[in-house]
Amino acid sequence: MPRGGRRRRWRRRGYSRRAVRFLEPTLLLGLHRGPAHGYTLIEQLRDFGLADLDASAVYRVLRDMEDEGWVTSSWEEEQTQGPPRRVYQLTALGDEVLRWLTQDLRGTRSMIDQLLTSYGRHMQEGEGEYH
Amino acid sequence: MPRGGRRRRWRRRGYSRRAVRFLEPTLLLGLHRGPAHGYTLIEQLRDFGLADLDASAVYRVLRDMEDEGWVTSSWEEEQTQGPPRRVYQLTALGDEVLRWLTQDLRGTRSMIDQLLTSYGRHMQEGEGEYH
DNA sequence: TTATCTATTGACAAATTGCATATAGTGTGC
DNA sequence: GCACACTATATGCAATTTGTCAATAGATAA
Repeated sequence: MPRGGRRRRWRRRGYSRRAVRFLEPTLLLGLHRGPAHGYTLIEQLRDFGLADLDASAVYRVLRDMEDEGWVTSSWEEEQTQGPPRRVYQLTALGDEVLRWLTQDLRGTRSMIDQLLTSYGRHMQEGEGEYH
Repeated sequence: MPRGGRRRRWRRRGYSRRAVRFLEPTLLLGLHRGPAHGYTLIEQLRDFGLADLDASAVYRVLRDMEDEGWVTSSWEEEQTQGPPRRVYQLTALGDEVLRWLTQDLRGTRSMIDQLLTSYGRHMQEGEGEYH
């Protein structure tokens, strides 16, 4: 059997993988400012460069975070211009998680810094096969 | 059926998700310095904080990158202290991809910066539910 | 009543990941 | 000559995660 039959790799779908990874910290940060409902949070995501991601993905993360106890939710009593909205609120645990996630982000950033520095230095030195 | 039956969320397994995400740029950067075989690359990963990840994950990514044409590989002719080793080498396409990936990393970093800044500012101002 | 905007949820295929295990050459001590 | 450790790479598969689409549904305007 020739090597030709290897599995094909993901032809990157839709939006950047980056987006999803930052969903949790970004949403928690949004809720850190006070209770909010999903639809509003989704709009706020744009400010953080997280546009174009499917709304259902966001709602899913919100429900998941509720399962984890990071947020609580309840149906909004007052009527608005649409169907009832679910209002999310950060819990004390969620606040702790947010703090932890920001620490993790710092770690991620320093890893990126190291990579970029190493790449830049190597480019300057003019070593390697390609430049 | 009460709401209790919602799917349970991943109890984070083994090593950090972060590690895997940086595998491609890190490996390409390693190969940017010259041809190398998987085993050596795995050891180099430690320098970038990517320790403790399963070797098979690394080999899999290497094969996948070969499928994409980012690297080529061949069996090393000279005998060493072990079974034959596969030597990977960066292609011109791979070099381009590396450049693109570093750009992407810059984008990721600035997103992180924005998040951390926003969080820090909010903490200082003392607004929100939790501090 | 149809269309449109607001809001949330569900279902499913496809992709990715973690882990365990297979294979195999080389050197060491016994 | 063989049990063992170390070097080196590959494979299989279940569980998890992701992307996409469609379903549901209230309000409002034309």
